[in-house]
Amino acid sequence: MKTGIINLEQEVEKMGVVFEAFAKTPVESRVFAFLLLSEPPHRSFNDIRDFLKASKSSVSLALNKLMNEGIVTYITFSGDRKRYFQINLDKWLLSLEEATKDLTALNMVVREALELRVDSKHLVFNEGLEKIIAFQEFLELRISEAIEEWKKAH
Amino acid sequence: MKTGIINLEQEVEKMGVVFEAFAKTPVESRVFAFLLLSEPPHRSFNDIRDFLKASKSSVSLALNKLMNEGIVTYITFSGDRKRYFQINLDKWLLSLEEATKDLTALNMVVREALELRVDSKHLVFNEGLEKIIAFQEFLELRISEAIEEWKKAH
DNA sequence: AGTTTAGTTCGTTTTTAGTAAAACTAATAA
DNA sequence: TTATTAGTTTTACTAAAAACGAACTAAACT
Repeated sequence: MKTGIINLEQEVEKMGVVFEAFAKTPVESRVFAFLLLSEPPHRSFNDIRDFLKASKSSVSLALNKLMNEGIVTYITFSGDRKRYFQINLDKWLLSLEEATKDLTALNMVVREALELRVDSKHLVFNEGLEKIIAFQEFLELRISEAIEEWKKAH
Repeated sequence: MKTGIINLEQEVEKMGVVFEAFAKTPVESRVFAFLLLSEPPHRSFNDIRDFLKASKSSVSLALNKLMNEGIVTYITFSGDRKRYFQINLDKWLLSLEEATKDLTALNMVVREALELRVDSKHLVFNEGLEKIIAFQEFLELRISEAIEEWKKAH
């Protein structure tokens, strides 16, 4: 049901859960969700704190982690010493690109396993590993091609 | 440095860390790494227990979780009542395919955020969100095309 | 029937991650 | 120069996850 009149708390809560799946803590997730939804999209430390009803330290830690990842920055306005935190959409997009590309860690492990198994008599197993490597390599290639294509078009 | 003579404990430990990033517990990760490297690639409950020096319950829980995910199964040999656990490479490949496809959850969130922001004055921000959605959609499409292509060829 | 083997289940302990509280710092304002 | 604001840092607490130990079960051997 769509109303136009929404409950921001509830919405932030709901979106937060999705971000938690991306290795973010509940507070980090809600900070990010809040910044995604709030009007204006930049908010002071205290806006965030008040909205989330979280401690200063939690908010500080969350913001710093998000800023470290690059997906949040802040802007300032002259004559106002507060920082206004906001999602850095360009960086977020970049980090999504990177994340998509990165099947590498897993693939390196499988490749290494195969190397260490050179003398194995269990050929079927080794062939299975080869197939997994091949799949991942194929996909990595196609994905980076797709990303290149997209970058050119934008 | 490559020696041919490797330290299996160390190697399992190292690979384990990579699997931990995929939402697996340390014991699960090491069980999986061990099965990936061991010769033969099927091992009894006690082989695993001895190698990992973990408790029966930990090993039991880890194996059951891995079996639930489908990426581990067991085989039996007649006249031997032990089960021999091994990585199910076909299922693992399938689950990798599925995992790769799934950018959906995140994209739905961003799409929803944009919907809720229809009346925002911050057009630049909203355009940024649109761009992120477009990118993810584009990528999702290319990835599932690639997976189809690969499936046909295998 | 009794014992051993191969695991499972259940209750407890240990570890770690997340959050909070409170003291601290640096900058501005009064 | 003192007070206030805007955050940071350090330490402590809490809850949840992970691992353990021991008692238990089911099957198979004796």
